[in-house]
Amino acid sequence: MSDDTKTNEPAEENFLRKIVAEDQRTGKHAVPVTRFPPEPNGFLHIGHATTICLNFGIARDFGGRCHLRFDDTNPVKEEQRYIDGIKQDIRWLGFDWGEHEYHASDYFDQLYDWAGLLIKHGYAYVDDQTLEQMRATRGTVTSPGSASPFRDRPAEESLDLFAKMKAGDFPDGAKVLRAKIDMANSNMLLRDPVMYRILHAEHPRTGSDWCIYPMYDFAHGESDWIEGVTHSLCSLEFEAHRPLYEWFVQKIDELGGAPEGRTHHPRQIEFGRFNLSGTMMSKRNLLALVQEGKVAGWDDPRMPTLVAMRRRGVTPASLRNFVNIVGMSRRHKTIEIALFENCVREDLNKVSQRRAVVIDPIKVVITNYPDDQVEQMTATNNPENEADGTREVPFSKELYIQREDFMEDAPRKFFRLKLGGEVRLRYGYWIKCEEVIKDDAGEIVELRCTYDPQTRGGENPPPDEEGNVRKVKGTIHWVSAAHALPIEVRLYDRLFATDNPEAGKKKRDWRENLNPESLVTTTALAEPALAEAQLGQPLQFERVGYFTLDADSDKPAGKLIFNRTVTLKDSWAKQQKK
RNA sequence: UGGCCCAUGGUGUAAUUGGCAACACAGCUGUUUUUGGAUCAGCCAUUCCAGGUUCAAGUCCUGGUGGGCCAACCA
Repeated sequence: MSDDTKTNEPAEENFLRKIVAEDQRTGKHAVPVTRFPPEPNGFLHIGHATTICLNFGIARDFGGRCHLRFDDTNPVKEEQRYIDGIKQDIRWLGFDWGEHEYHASDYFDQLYDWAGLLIKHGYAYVDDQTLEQMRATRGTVTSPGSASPFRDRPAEESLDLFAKMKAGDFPDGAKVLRAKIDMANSNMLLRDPVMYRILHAEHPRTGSDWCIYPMYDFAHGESDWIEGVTHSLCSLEFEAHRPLYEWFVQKIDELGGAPEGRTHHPRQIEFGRFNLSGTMMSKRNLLALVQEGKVAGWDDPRMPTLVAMRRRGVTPASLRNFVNIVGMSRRHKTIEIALFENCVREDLNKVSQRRAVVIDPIKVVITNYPDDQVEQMTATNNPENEADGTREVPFSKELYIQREDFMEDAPRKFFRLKLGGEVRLRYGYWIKCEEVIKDDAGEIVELRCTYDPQTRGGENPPPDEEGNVRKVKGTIHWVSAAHALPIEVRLYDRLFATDNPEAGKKKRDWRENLNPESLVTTTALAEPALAEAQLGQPLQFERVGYFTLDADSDKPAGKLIFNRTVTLKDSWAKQQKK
């Protein structure tokens, strides 16, 4: 198994790490502090893995620390199960926040005090306008907004109203607290943004203590500041929020409200997120997939969520390697799914034990093999790692091979079994197909073959009298019919048939782009050793793909289910397409 | 009819800060192989366009073009 706790792979340089390194060199921040700030309103996906590796990676490599902070300022969307899931995913990825678990809700009292400070000094006011009125007076990107009639309300009055908002005197939506900045600013976010809204909702942590909740913009920078975060890394869509982030910190600082011992303001720096070709990343749409039953749940192996990938058999090491290779920039990007698959294969190839599994079997009878004989053949567990040793595989007169490994009329380039042709059974014997038996429908039901006793283990036979060595082009896998273990295999493919399912005209719904063959469930026949498969153990079904045991399995009852993590590269299939 | 950001192969990221465009994936050749896997080797770019500065520009300047973000009491 790959060492999933080892997270010290060399990290690629990127512009963010350069900034951190420079701040450390100049002594501005000898100990960098970063944070991963998820909102607990869904499960983490592969995009979050980038942010996690980035923030925790910086803390690890620069002798700093990384906080886990739940951005829980909107109780109507957030749930405890998401909090638990997120923590599990981060640990699985191989990172540890130690003591540093925080919640924006830990700071509700401090935030409330700061809001009062801003009101007192004329930097915030309670607005009685409705949502519609506020929208109408905000202006547009090309025209300035106009002031609220409540904008110049005396500070004392706002203070009093704000206290009443907190006390629960008003229903949802009746009033908001707004920052008094600039209704004509070209940045719409600076046109007196809302700081607090009334929400009579149960919060997963603070229960019903509060009925007013701070908005993201008034909570995030302040939380960073309280925690002593030095580099607040976020994605590009928050770029326009940066002036606001800085405005709040600056004003509170000017008013003497700085947290104890803070000599620097946290710095927000943005980076570009990525999309994976053939998948969707927006939480909203992922939630829709789950709610509409398009997938079995957040952990359906076709989902780009971390829970799903874990279940599918993707290793944390391959995920870390992937985000490292993808890198960081200030651009929106679409990564080819092939790069991700390559990273998965690269790790799995090193760590997966090999097993023989026949999907879509066809029976092979070896006519010259003794009826009741069973031989134990020795198979290598992992040619990439000798320490994984070998195992015994039973061989007998009746076997199964994959239907696609036989062709009656084979083209010249077909190296597998054909009528009159010879092939190597991996770790078995060389066999030659003498006869094809079909049913009334013309379907092949059995192949009658002979074997060469001199090829035991799949070895080359000795040279003939003239010194010529017989050769065989192909090697195929097999299972002994009498010993075969029936299993279920779930063959997963990309969820969407198009590269960018969310793209194009708005009318074009991503639902139309779902790949109807994203899940094919079938039965297969496996070698006996597969009965010992463990949950979380990566396996390679030789010549087929990488698989792992699914949690739906019931081993005592003999019910074994395997998920295909990713196929093997198949240059034969590629050549056939041409 | 605004402000801000971005532009290097099919994809993504680099380029000693003005000095021979590098790495990975994909693709294509070939080598090797008891997995048509893996391995190994080779091929694959006038840096969006037009000007300018300079001995020298992916990098600096000017002007275009293309893309993205911003008008939730979401984050």
